[in-house]
Amino acid sequence: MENTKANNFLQTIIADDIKDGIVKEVVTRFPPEPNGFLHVGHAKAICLNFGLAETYGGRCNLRFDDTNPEKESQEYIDSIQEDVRWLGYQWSGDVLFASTYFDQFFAWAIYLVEAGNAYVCDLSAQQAREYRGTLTEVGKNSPYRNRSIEDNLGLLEAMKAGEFADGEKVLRAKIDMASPNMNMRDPILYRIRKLPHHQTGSDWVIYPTYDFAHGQEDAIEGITHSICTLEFEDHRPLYDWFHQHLPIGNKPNQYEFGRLHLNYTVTSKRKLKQLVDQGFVSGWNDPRMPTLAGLRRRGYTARAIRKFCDMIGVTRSDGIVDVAMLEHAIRDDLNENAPRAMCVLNPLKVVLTNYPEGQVEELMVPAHPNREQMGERLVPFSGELFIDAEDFREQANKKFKRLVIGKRVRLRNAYVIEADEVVWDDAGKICEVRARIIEDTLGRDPADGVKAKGVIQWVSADRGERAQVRVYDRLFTDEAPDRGDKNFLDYLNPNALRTIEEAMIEPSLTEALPEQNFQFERIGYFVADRYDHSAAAPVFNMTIGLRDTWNS
RNA sequence: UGGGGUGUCGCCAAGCGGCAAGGCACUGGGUUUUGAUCCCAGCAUUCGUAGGUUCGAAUCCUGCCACCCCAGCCA
Repeated sequence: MENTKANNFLQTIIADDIKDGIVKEVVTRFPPEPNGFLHVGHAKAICLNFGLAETYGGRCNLRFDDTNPEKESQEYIDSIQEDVRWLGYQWSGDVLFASTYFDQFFAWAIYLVEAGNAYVCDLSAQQAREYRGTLTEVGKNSPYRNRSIEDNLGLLEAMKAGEFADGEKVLRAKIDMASPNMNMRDPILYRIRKLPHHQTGSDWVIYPTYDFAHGQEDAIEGITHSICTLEFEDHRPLYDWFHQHLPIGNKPNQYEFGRLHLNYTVTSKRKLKQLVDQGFVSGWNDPRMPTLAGLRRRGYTARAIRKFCDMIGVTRSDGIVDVAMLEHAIRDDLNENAPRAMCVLNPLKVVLTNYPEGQVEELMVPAHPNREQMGERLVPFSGELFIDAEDFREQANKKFKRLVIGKRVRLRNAYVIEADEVVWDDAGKICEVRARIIEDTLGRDPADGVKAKGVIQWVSADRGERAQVRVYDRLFTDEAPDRGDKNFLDYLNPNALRTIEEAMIEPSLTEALPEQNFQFERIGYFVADRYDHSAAAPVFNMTIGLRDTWNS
């Protein structure tokens, strides 16, 4: 795996810890909650955590932070593992689950109660909010704050035994209701949730909160550097508080970095789920989605996504990355690695009047213009072919470097032709162009010195194949669809998907395997759909268009 | 308004007291059977702002301003 990027502040911290002998082996973790599919923002965290472990010869765990059964499911557990592997990472040992530690967490809860550091509180959610105070006013102590240790112990066991209803009681840490840090105002450790859990079934009716679980999970696993996003910075004092007040040997340290924001994109599991649930996209893996499953189906390679993460860096400032950077990463990768092929999206028939009827030439052409080692392919040439309707005009100015009546154009990898006349159908629409081949222009310029203006792609009408091509555009029309009080759904791009049923592809493309990437020359990069493509019914998804500096 | 953060080119980002890397985007020019790629050139006398310290500051100090996060029994 490539670790090209220069140092970020976390590498500096880790390098120092190693140098100072504070850690012998770096252990990180990627801790998703299984309540949605992974998106490009998670890719940043994955590359960071796994990358750091890799760079310093340590290891990285994949741990599901499954402390809230309400929104979690097996579907997400499966997809997350698949996506992490697809990105190219292997976690240390088995997949881990926070729920595996529930017994230990409970024992620690009892420890805190016995030490007088936690209590059972009967305040309702509403009352608790009132007692908590506000950003500028201190909170008030709960009337239940000074229950005896014996009472608390009995109540906690009763909570665990299911003797109370959801919301009736919680376990809280006894810290400081006047703390300017809201997280320290007697945070909740356990809440009652009479719900089956995907891992522990009906074993528990009380579940630990994120705060009471995360740092302890890290400690149990021997995590040395617990890396999370900026919004958890205020939780760090609490993260440390548990380590100080619990009989824990290993004390991990939490570090925060800026979450990835991409323009023209939403990266919030809640919003992505909404797009799926309300049918705005076909699923979590819809090629328009910024999910890893969606990007994959769109034709993004894992290598390009890793490169992208490398390019954007890791800092504590939170900016908005231009989606053009992501697009550059995939273009760069595919330009290098995708074999070329020809496809006509909007077929217009061209009849070559001086080409021997019925003749077919099998042209051997390179798979890549600058990489001989990628081999060659056979492309049949015949007297009737299709070019893109946009590549022909009856007349045009000099800027138009394609086919024009009376002018010449190079057919990519084949002959130069000159257009003679247009044939219209009954509706007055151009249905055919009649043209002539310029003799002896295979691999050389016309002998008369009149060069072709440009180059266009084509497909043999007899030997080409039909294909469905899905052309994608960004999902949102607004650069920041969810900023401020805007409703992101108001900015959905109605043209984010355009399905072309009758595109024509060169025959070699029927051999494409699902997920194989190509460059359709002069158009863009495409991938054979992971699920819907077959030789009998080819389906290609546009990954990204070629860079286009031509303005007309 | 209390607490915690962040402010270096349109965007991302190096820099950690010695005279502003790099990438993306953009703009010129060259090569080209992809208006692609590739190549070459240009692109912050200035580092949120106002002062101070210093021979010297983006880097140290002070004030101010802007933006982000926190009042879930979500993570």
